[in-house]
Formats: sequence, C-alpha cells, structure tokens
Amino acid sequence: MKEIPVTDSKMEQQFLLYKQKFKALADEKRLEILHILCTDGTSCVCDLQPKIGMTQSKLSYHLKIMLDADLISRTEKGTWSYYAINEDTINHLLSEELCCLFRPDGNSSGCCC
Amino acid sequence: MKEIPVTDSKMEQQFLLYKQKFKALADEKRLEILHILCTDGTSCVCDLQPKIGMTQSKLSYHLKIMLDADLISRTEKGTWSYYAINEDTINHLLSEELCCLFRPDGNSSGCCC
DNA sequence: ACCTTAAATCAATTTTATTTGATTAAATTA
DNA sequence: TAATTTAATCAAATAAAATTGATTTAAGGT
Repeated sequence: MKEIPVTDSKMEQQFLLYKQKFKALADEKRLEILHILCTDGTSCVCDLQPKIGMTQSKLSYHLKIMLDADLISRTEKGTWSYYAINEDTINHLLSEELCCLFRPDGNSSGCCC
Repeated sequence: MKEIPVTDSKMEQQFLLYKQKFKALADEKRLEILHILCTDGTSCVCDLQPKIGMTQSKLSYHLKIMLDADLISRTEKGTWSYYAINEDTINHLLSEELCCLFRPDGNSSGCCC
C-alpha cells in the first residue's frame, strides 16, 4: 500500500515539534539530568558531570539534544556553560503532576506532591 | 571516566517508565494516531489504516509500542481489535494545553483552546 | 608564551528502532 | 469445509541514535 499523507501540513509541523521534544525526553539519563537541573537549579557542565556520572562528551551530546528541543537553555560565562530548565517549554508540555520530577515550581506556591 | 549510578533505584524505576512513555510519543506517526483516536474515539485497525495511510504491519507495530507504554488500550471483538486513548495515562502525563491534540476532554467541560 | 581547564565537536563503531514483505492464527462468510 | 477477512508476529534489511576516544577551540592562570 502506498502511504498517503492525510493530516494538514500545519498540524504536521506541530507534530514534528512535539516529536522532537518527546524524543529529547525519551532517555533515562536525560530525564535524570532534567531532574537534577530542576532540583539544583542552573548548573555548569562540570557540576553535572560527577552528579550524573557521565563522560564529558556524552554529557555534552545529551545536553545538546535537550537544548535543541528547547527543554533547557544555555548561558556561557568564560569557559563555563551554564544550563537551566526552560520552565516555559516544560510547563506547557508536561502535566502538573510531573512538577516534582521535571517541572520547577515557578510560582513557589507549593508542589503537587 | 567510570560511570557511577547516582540516583536511587526507586527513582530510576520511575525514570524508566517515563522514558517508555515519552519514547512512545516520540514519533510523528504515533502522535497522528493518538490525535485520530482522540478525535474519533475508539477505532479498529481497519478504520485507522486508511486514515493514517500506513501498511497494516507498520500500523500494528506502532500501536503495540503505544499499547506497551499504556498510552492506549485494546479491546478484541471477534477478528477486530479496537484501540482507544488511555485517558488516565495521557492526562497524568501531558499538560492541559495538549488536550486539543492528544488529551480527550474527559469531563466535557470544554477544552483549553 | 606556555600550560591547564572547560566544554563542544568529530569520525568510527556499536546499539537500537523502523520498515518491509511474508507468514500465521483466529474469526467470519459463502 | 473452503475461501476470505482482520490483525498480530517474524526475520531480514535499512535507518537512526548513542557511545567512544580523540581532537579542537577558547579562556584563564603561571
């Protein structure tokens, strides 16, 4: 059977963006990194490395995937790179229930759990 | 550098479950299937096939991935298999904003958009 | 200028996921 | 019972993602 596209291209575009974000979330190490960023706040790679127990190049690779998906942000300061959760993206994507794990509590009005 | 696990195993377990769910969401065709199920409600494979424009074995493959991740459910009736969104899982996982795309409006009190 | 540190990138390999076409199994119809 | 329909599964091929170790770039410090 030939594959015929059925959905309109505007929606296709949306699906592609969501796909990228979900793909970036689809790895236990990346979820762990997100959780650490959520708990510890903005962190540099050298701080994350011992916490996550990962080689530098591997960590960079995984951070880039989340950066490209806009789940996290990067700020460079001298030789250091600081990464932080991108609250907007995460909060618009995930349920409130996931706040303890991956959603920082933006308004500090208490977490769901 | 040796990789040393840092997070406790209970949390690791949680991460693995989330990973599976996000992985199941990390594909545009699967997102499209979810959207169709969300819009049309319970559907059998033969109904989905022309809508999604996909060969039967491919569709079965993708449905299985979402079934295993508990995003959808299956009910067999004779030779037919009916699939439906698993509201519980989806609503606990995704933001309300995604209701138009993937979250069925459980309480029919109106969608966010 | 030289050495060190931080972190990104690269190329090669390994692992994992997806696609394809065929086969199977069970239910239904003629 | 024989033929058909529905849908799952299988094995082989292809494609995509992750890992590894090395290299590169830029910033600091001596």
